[in-house]
Amino acid sequence: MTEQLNDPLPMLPGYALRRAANACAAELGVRLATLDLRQSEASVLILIGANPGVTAAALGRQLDIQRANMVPLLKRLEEAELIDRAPIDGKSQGLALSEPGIDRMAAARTIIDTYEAELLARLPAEHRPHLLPALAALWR
Amino acid sequence: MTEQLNDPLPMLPGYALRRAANACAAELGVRLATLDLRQSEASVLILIGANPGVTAAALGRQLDIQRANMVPLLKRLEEAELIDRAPIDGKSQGLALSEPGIDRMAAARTIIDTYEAELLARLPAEHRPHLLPALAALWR
DNA sequence: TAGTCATTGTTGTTGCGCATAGCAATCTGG
DNA sequence: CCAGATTGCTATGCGCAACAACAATGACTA
Repeated sequence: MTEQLNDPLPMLPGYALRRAANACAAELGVRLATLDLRQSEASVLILIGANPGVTAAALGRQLDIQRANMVPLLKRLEEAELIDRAPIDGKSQGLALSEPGIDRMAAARTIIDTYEAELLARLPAEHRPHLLPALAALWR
Repeated sequence: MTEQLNDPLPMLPGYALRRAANACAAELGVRLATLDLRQSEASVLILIGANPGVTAAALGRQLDIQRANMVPLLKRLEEAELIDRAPIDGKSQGLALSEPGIDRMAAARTIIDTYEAELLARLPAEHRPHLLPALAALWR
């Protein structure tokens, strides 16, 4: 009854990459939604936490997010009282986590680390050590 | 001068997956744009080519694309004269590649296969055989 | 020091991909 | 024969990202 399609697509690494990324993003997305965070916001939170005083432009460069697109992202984080902005000079502003921001960031890290562990657990052991270096090689 | 950020993110497989997928999608995207095709359209074209007479709903199930979102996609392919629709019963319609559609699909496959080869070439040899199975394991 | 050039934060707009809800027509199985 | 599933479709919204443009400011050099 259920149609059996001839599908050459899963043989293609690029396609498999897209599908895997989508599946993981969706899964992680619902978990982070618990904290009212999107993945992009969680990344930014973590990066700010590890680099207090960063500038928005530097963040964008690191994450490959356009300066323009950082604006609403940071605005949302600021309105949620998770980050503080402090002018560095008349042009730049340094970003830092507020106290609730630190807590939220830690909670996000816990969720993410848990998820990463589950991800690796789903992987046959012989492939496990190859995933991260392989992905890193593709990305740069 | 160029700021050196402390970035824990690339250690995370999930993050690396997202970045790698984005990078690959962007790169493949510009190449397929040569044929005036998006990746989703190329996938659909390939799948229709491998399964003449498929139904739109079946395509959507295979590719995890919502029925609703297949509509504009197929409409675009039809307006480009790449596919033909033939009513199966009063409800379903079978999809098939037109002659220009076959050519376009073949051209897309060439581009994709070339790209996949380059992708694998970018990979250190010891990781190469692990990528596809690892991604497949993550995705399902 | 003055003037050019780059950077920063911002606005506005656009496009793609994906999700959901709803609908009319049609098919299917008990 | 009829209830329930299926199909194609409309409409709408969200998240993410790209591009162009801009004023204010900083940095470098001539």
